[in-house]
Amino acid sequence: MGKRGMDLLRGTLDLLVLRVLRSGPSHGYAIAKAIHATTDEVLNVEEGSMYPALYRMEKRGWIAADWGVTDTKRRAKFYQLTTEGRAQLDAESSSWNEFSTAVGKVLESS
Amino acid sequence: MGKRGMDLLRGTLDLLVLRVLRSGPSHGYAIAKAIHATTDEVLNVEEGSMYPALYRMEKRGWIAADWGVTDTKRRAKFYQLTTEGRAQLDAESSSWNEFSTAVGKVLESS
DNA sequence: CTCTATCCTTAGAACTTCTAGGTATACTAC
DNA sequence: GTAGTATACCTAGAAGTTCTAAGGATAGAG
Repeated sequence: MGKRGMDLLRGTLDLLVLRVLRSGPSHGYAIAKAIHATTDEVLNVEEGSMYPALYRMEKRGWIAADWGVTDTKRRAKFYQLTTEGRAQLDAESSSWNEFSTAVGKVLESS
Repeated sequence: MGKRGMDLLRGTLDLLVLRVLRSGPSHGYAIAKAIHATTDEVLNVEEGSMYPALYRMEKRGWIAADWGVTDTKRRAKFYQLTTEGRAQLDAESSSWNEFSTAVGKVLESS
């Protein structure tokens, strides 16, 4: 559990990351931990998924990076939402709501 | 709308198809129409996605096919759930519920 | 000083969905 | 009768995301 069914993550990872960053700047490793903790260990984003995702989103202008130091004195790349990222987050939130509602309708159809 | 954000479909198409088939045998074209109608036009499964998906699931033993004739007197391949398909449907339903709940927790986190 | 946890990077595989073309037939409207 | 539309299936290839699996480096605990 927590491992399987993760194909569902496809198309939702960006939304999750953007949403975590809405609460303030953070770095890849911490974002993954946050998602894991917030979902009670249900979602587990691998590093090999997280970092490429961050690069994609930075390239697209949704997030911006700055090297910094963590609480534990380690070097880390902190990302923060851009204005475009905020808009993207809103758009993806709406899409998710619409989508999950739609799936729900099929699952509950007679 | 209905066109964009469809990346979300990834990993959910099988579940939707299996669920439609739980209501009785049907063929690709009709399954796509059913999903479209049930979701109030939100989800639109392309034929290029539907047919390969049906082959995959048949190959995996989740559904079984029989050629038949539709109400409108057209030749069509009717699929029905197998015992394994029913189990798969149950498993994917659970995964979906767990997953969508998890995403919801992230979206509603402070 | 060894071990674990933190933190980043990247190449390649795997997989699903979409695009975009094609075939064929029934029915409706003109 | 014939043009157009909706039905129904098929498939090759492109596109895109996530995972696997490797590697490197440092802080702190024991």
